[in-house]
Amino acid sequence: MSVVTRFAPSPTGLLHIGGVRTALFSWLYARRHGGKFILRVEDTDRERSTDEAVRVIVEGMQWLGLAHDEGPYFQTARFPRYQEVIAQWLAEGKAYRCYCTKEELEQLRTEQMARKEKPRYDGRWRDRTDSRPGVDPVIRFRNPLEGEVVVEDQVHGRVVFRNSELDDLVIARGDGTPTYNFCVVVDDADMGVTHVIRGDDHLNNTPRQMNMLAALGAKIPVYAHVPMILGPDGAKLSKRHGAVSVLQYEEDGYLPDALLNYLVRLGWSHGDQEVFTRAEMVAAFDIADVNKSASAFNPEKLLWLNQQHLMHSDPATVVPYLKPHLARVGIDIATGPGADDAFLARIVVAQRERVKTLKEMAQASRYFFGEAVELDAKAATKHLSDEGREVLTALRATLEGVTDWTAAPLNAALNAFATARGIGLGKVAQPLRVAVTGNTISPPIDLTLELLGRERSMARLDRALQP
RNA sequence: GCUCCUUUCGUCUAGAGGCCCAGGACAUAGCCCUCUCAAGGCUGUAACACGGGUUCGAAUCCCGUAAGGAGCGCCA
Repeated sequence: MSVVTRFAPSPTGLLHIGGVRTALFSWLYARRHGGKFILRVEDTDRERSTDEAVRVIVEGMQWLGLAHDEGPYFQTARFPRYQEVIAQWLAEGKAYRCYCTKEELEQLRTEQMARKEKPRYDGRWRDRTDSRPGVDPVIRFRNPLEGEVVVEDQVHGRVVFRNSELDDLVIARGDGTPTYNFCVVVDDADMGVTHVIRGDDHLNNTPRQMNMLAALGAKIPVYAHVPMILGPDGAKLSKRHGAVSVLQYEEDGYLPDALLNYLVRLGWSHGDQEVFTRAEMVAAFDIADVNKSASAFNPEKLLWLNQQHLMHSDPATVVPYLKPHLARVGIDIATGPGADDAFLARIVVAQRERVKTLKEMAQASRYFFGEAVELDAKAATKHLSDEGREVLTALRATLEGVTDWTAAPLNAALNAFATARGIGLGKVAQPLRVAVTGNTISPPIDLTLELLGRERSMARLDRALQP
């Protein structure tokens, strides 16, 4: 059997990491088994669905590199198909019209709650054939009254529900539009979905869906309900923490592979391995190894992983992700000593050990671009004092004599200079660093000089030495 | 309230009856390295929710309890 998985977000809120993780699991499972991954947008709630949310889903998935093999399908485009099934079920008696008013149902619920019962529809129109003028009926699915539905869940194991706990759910509203649980069933059946991987908040919906799938004569897919992601405080994921648009992570300077790596390790592990490339994830992932309990989102670990990916990736692959961040901090690449991708790749290598995000990398790389540099007042006071200036003045002559402006010779010259003067390298490197970068932090001074180039380095040194 | 789900260091997890007075990772503390910041190395602090069983032996099996979560919509 060929595997077909799907990611079916609803565009009523912006796609966030919770959704991304279920998408990732579905994608991983399909890739791992050489199957098909479908993207389906569940937009039956026209009131709350927004174009913005659809955009985030499509762009987000694209940024993440979770490519779908089919779709995106939109449920609103499939209404005729849903109507067809409803008409058929009505004819076959698998569904029926219910003329209850909302007030009536509200009253029923209130009474049941008062009796400490689980509120549910009591089936009062289940066997009626008359109608009630003035009320647009809803269509309800005729759920079996007896027996059990057994979900053989890949992560939770065997979960049993009694049909007596289930009521006849609404599959079409008074205005004729179909509802979520019903659309899911028709879609999963029509699209040949073999593995349904979704959040475990849907576990309770599963028996109803299985009953409808049976009514449709469709094969029951394999279910895997993965635990939810909690906020760092252990509470439900909120806007304040993590429940932001997945595109926010791009803006914050994360690499898609790092975010995916972080997310896959939430509720899943493979021995002691923490860092996974995309290929490693695909090779090692199995839905059956996913944990059952919810896990808290930990921003620090995401940050750490992002740096791990920055450090272990081929720098050339990082450059395209860095560029937008350079632009965002106002850097014009053309004003650097090298305006090509190769130069940017060298910056990536030089900076990646000292930053955790691409955003930080861009901010920390300002001095590699533009001609002059602005000296940080505090740094200048400390390192460009009389003593520092005296050292730099002498050093200037030494640097003039360096013919091969690359890290190794520069390093040798700097060390020889310090040794000759009987001072530590720190007394030389720090004033020089402040002079050429404007501040006290940069990659090793020899590499910094090399990347800046001879001309730019000397010009900045001279400028710093001016009274 | 009813139904369903969950419970190992602060956090993510390893652990499928003896290998565990519980291992790894993030975070945190200290040390080392060092031209800055980092990265890296070493060391430390820190957990089996609780109570009963079963067993020679339980984090692992069983039963309760507690706590957290989800669902119970003409939302998805």
